[in-house]
Parts: sequence; structure tokens; C-alpha cells
Amino acid sequence: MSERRVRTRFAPSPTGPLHIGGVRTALYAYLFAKRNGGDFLLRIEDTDQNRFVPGAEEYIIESLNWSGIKIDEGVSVGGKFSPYRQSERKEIYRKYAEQLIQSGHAYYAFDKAEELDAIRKKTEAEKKTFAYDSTSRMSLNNSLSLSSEETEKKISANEHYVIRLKVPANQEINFTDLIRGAVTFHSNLIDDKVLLKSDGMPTYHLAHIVDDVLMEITHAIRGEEWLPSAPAHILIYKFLEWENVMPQYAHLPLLLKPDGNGKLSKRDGDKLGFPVFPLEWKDPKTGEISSSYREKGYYPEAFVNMLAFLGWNPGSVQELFSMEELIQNFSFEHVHKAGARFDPEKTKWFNEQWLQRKSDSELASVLKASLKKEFNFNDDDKRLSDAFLIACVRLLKVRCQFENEFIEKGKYLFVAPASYDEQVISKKWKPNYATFFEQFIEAVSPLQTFTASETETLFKETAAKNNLKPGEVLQLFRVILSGQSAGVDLFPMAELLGKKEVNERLKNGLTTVQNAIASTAKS
RNA sequence: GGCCCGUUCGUCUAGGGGUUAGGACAUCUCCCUUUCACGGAGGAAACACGAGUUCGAUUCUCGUACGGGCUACCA
Repeated sequence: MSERRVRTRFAPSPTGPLHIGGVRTALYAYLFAKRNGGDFLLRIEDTDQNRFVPGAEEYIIESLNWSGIKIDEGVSVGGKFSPYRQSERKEIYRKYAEQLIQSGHAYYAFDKAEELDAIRKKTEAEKKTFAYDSTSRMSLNNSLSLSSEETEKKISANEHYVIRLKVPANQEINFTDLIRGAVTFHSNLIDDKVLLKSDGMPTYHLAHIVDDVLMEITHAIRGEEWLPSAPAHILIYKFLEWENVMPQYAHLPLLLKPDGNGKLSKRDGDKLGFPVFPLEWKDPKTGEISSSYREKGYYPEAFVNMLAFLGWNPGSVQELFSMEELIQNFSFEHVHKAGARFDPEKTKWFNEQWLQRKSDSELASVLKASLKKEFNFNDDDKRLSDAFLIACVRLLKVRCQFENEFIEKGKYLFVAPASYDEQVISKKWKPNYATFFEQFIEAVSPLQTFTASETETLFKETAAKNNLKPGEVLQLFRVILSGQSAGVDLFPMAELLGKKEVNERLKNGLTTVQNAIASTAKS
């Protein structure tokens, strides 16, 4: 085998935002390149001007950046095979298309798109399939069916034409796919694909081959939807006499919708209730905004970890992988052949796992920023001190899957409750409990340190004095302090709040609760 | 329709001629616990079907079914 340096590429067309299937393709190409000490390139395949969407290219680059997929070479970073945008390489492709004509492996075709459409419709009406191929081309309008004089006349008259691949009849085409192994196709089933369009742009079929060879790509990694046209591509390599530099193909299994049928598509995202895009995307035409992993609060580590596992496994029970670990472990032998149904629930679990792996101080600084934003706390507010925030994070994080849940789930750590869970109050409150809480306030008043264990002890002692089981009043204590029926560990919470704050909240809470009880009793 | 690819718990998957078919998510039960979580223990849950090869097939082969992809001067 050759000693070539491994080079892979991701080659999307800028027709809109990249969806997670695209990111996964890029990821696998990146992981494979890095695993083998090679390069990962980004090439933009913008040969179809009609489908060009402004902003899509920037979106693709930003998505890869966010995901931690580093581009060694290509659009946005440059490289020795510049340019990396196919529209800027237009003239390169024509040369190869013409070379194929010279060698007798391609031909000019003058049929109008509308004419072919009409034929197609007609044949379909007869329940047959039309293909522009060895069986039909001699009856169509091209340089094979026409005399060379006629052909030259048409060309010099500037008549529009396309260049088509002349697919030979009755051949077997074999190749080895890195994931699927030996694959065989019959040439009679492949149509004479357009290589160069009438606007002078190449089609994907020609362009990707020319670029892959010129850019010294060793492994062409793409979605399974390309498998049916792969034999045509093999033929083109052969006809261009590039068999020795032909990259190896790997056709990746598709990402399927979680329910229902079909592959995941850009339109599914918000319909299915989970994002299909890495980053937020605003449709330039409709202004519609699509949700995304980054904006929903997913960590790129979790996002990438989840994507890697959709179709690949490490062959071990380890599930949490950093990018570096993915690189170390990636191989095509462990890529599954069947399509993977996307599971939004497991994605959340990955994020939860990565959240728990973050350091408390890192999470505390995130919390600090959102508190400043949410409540406009001053910088010298003691609720923004590192020690306090780290303590909050420790209590909060085990019950969160996302950073952005900290405030939502722990608001009461920072501000006194504005209301109290009515269900708990109406169900559990008894008039004599007021006495208990007052005695508890008394009991803790001499405390200097107000630690969780001290308050807990005093709470239980006070309860005993009142012939109460702690369980009778614990839930009420929580609701009075936090307003909520559920939340972080109670006595550590009290310790965090501090004696003064706890006293205030108890007094306010008792007043509010008693007033509320009194007014409901009246009505 | 034609062609191609695929098929292990609901989902992602491990495995591979003889296994109690393993793990994870989700789900259920129990334990911990004032609560919600976390954590711990356990449960339910799969080799699509039919032939063939074989002493033995979930594993190999062939059919069928089902799923997916492709069938453009789109990628």
C-alpha cells in the first residue's frame, strides 16, 4: 500500500445550516484523519448557484469550530491547494471533462432539460424507467448519435450542451468500502451522469473526484446516500487514470428520525421537539429561527460525544469520551452498517454526565455570570463570592442536566421566596406549628457558626420538645425557606443562607402563611 | 416500479457456530432520604421470518418480510 499521508475532507454544499448528520460526517472524517496523524480539510461544494444560501458557509465553519473539529486546511484557513471553494475552481474541472471526451469516455449532449423531462414523464406513464444510458443514448441528441460535423456546428453555434460520462455496457464494477466491504454493481444500471453542466459548472460527480485527487485526499468519507452513485465515481477515476491515487470510500450509515420513518432532515428539528442544528439558524428568507444544541445549553463535549456514538462504538463499555479519547479510539471497524435512530433523551444524559465532570469553580463562574444578568447583583454582593457560589453549585449540580437550570432550580438560594407552595401549606400546616418555628428561631439565635449539623440538631430538639416528629415540620421548613416543595438538601441550604437570612425568611414566611390561613378560614 | 444497502431489548449498541445473549438511555420496583435529584440493588425487555449447511445456528448461505437510500444539468 501507499505511504501517503492520510487526508480526509468534509465537503458540504452551502445550501443552509448544517444538520447533526452533517456534523457527524465531519466528525468521523476528522477523527479518522487525526487518529492516523493526518489532515482534515473543509471544502465548500457550491457548484449549484440556485441552491446557494447566504450565511451557510459561515454557519458551517462556526459549527465545526464550536464542536471542536479543527480545520487544518480549506476555506477559512487556506492551504496549498487553494482555492477550496468549488465555484472558484470552475475552470479546473472543464479540463478533465474534456480529457474524458478525448479519451472516449464522455460526450457532449445537447438535449434540453425540458426535452428529457418530457421523455421521462412519457416513459413513466408507460410504467418503464427512462435512463440516459447505453441503451438510449444513440437515440438522443449528442455527439455520439450525431456526426462530428453536426456536433462541431452546434458547439461553434454556442448551443448549450452538457458533458456526460459514457458508461460502458455489461461491466461489473467492484470496489471495497471501508465500512461495507466488497460492493459490486452492474454498469448497465448506471446512467450517463452529467459531469459538466450547461452553465460550465461541474456536477458533484466530477468536481469531488477532481478535487479529491488534486487535494491528495486519501479517504472519502460520506453518507450512505452516495452509495448508488459510487460505481460511477469509480469509473471516472478509472477513465482519468487515477486509480492509483483514488481515495478509499467509506459510506456512513444515515441518521434516522427518532419516531416515524426516514432519514433525519433539516425540517424535522422543531417539529420533533429537539434540535437538529448545532447552532441557532435564522432563515434568511422567512426569518424563522431554528433551535440548536449550543443555544439550548448543550456542551460541545456532550454534543460530540453523543454524535460519535450514533453509529460508532469503542468496543468497550466506556461511554464518556473527550475529543482526544475519540481520536485515540476511532476506527471504521467499529462503525455500524445500519442507520441509527436519533435519541434525544440520551443526548440529555450525555450533557448531564459532562456537567458533573466540570469543576465546581468553573460552574461557579458560569453561575456568577447568569446571576449578574438575572438579578443585577452588584459585584461586591456577597452572593457572588466564590465560596458561596461553589457551595451552591455543589448542592445544585447533581439535580441538573444543564448549566442553565441552576437559577431555575435554585433561585431561592439567591432571593427570598415571593410565594409558598400552597399544596404543602394547606396539607401540612397546623396552628401550633407557629410556636414550634418561633421556638426554633429562639433556639438558633445564640449560634455563632450556624452550621448544617447544628441547626439540624436544634431543629430536632425543638421538635421533640413540642412533641413533634421532625418529619411533620421539615417540609414546611423547606417551603418557608425556599417557597418550593422540593430542592437542595435542607440544612446545608440553611447554612448557606446564614442565620440572619433564615430568621428573616422564617418570620416573613410565618406571617404570610398565618395570614393566608386566616383569610381562607374566613371565606 | 427498478437498483443498492441494511435488520440483536422501545432506542444506541456488544457479541458471534455451543453464551444464563452483555452494557448504556428510557421504564418499573426496592434501598438511601423531609423533598427533588444523585447514588446503590434488582426487574421487565431483543437475535424479523422461512428454508438450507451443520452434531448444533442468533452467528454462515439463500429466499421472504420489513426498514432505509438512490433513481435531476441537487448535493
